Amino acid sequence: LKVKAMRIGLLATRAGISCSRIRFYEAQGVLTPPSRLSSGYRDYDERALQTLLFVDRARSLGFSLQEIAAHIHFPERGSARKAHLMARIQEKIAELDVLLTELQSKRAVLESILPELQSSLREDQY
Amino acid sequence: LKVKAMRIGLLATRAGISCSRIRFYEAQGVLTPPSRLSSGYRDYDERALQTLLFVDRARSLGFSLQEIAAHIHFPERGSARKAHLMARIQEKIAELDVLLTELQSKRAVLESILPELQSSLREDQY
DNA sequence: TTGCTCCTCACGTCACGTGAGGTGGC
DNA sequence: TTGCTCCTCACGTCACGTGAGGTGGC
Repeated sequence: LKVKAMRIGLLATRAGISCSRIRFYEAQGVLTPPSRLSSGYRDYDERALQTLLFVDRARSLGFSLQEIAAHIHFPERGSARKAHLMARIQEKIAELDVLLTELQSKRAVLESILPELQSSLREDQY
Repeated sequence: LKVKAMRIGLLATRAGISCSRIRFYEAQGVLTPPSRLSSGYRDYDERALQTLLFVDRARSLGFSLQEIAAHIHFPERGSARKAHLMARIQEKIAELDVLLTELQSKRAVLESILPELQSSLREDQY
C-alpha cells in the first residue's frame, strides 16, 4: 500500500537542498528515518518535506541543527512548547546583536587602519 | 650562543594565546619553525612574539590563517606589498558589509516571527 | 622522587560536499 | 547494455582544544 512514494532525489528537488544533506539530517536525528523500498531506497511522505522546509528555514535564521533538533523533539505540544520557542528566538536575537556589534567594531578598526597605512612612509615589518 | 632563549610556555603567556595554538600556527606555515634545544624543546626569539601578535590581531579582525600566511610570505617588501595589503583590507570590509546586511535581515525576520507566534491560537506542527 | 614543562600524535567540533565503489530498475 | 538513481562509507573543510602517553631538567 504505497500512497505517496517519494525518493530522496525528488524530495531534495522539492525542498531545494541536496540529497547528502537529507541523509546528514537523518544521521543527526533531525529528520526521522523514512521507510525503505525493497531496493533499500528511502521512501518519503509529505511530512518529510514539511520538516525539511522548516529545518532549512531555521538554519537560514541562524539556528544550529542541535537547537532545531531540540525543538522538533520537544516532549510536549502546547503552550509550553510555544513559550520555549519564543524564548529561543529572543536568545537568538540577543546573540545576533552581540555578533553585529563585534562585526561593526571590526569594520571600524579596518577602516581606521587604511589611512594609517597610506601615510606610513617607513617599511613596516608587517 | 643562546642570547634570547624563550620556550613555548613563556611565549604563549606573553602573546596571550595557548601553546597548542602556537604549534598549530607552525604546522600551518604561519609561524616559522624555531630552533630546538638539545631537549627537543622549541626555542623562540622576540621576532616570533611579534609575528604571533600580528597573527592574533589579524585573526581578530576576521582574516583567515590562509590570508595571513599569504601576507607574511608575500614575495616582495615594498609598495606592492602595501598596496596588496590595503586591497585585502578593503575586500574584508566589503565582506563584512555583506555579512552585516545578512545578519540584520535575519534579525528582522526573527523579530517579525515573535508577534505572529504570539497571536497564533491554533497548534502549529512546528 | 616529585612536579612542571615540553614533546608528538590523534580525535572532536560544525554542517555539510565530494568522491569511491557498488547496486537497483526501467 | 546503457544511464540514471540510489546506497554506504570515508575523507576534507576551519581553527583550534583536549586528551593520551611519554620524556627532560631542576
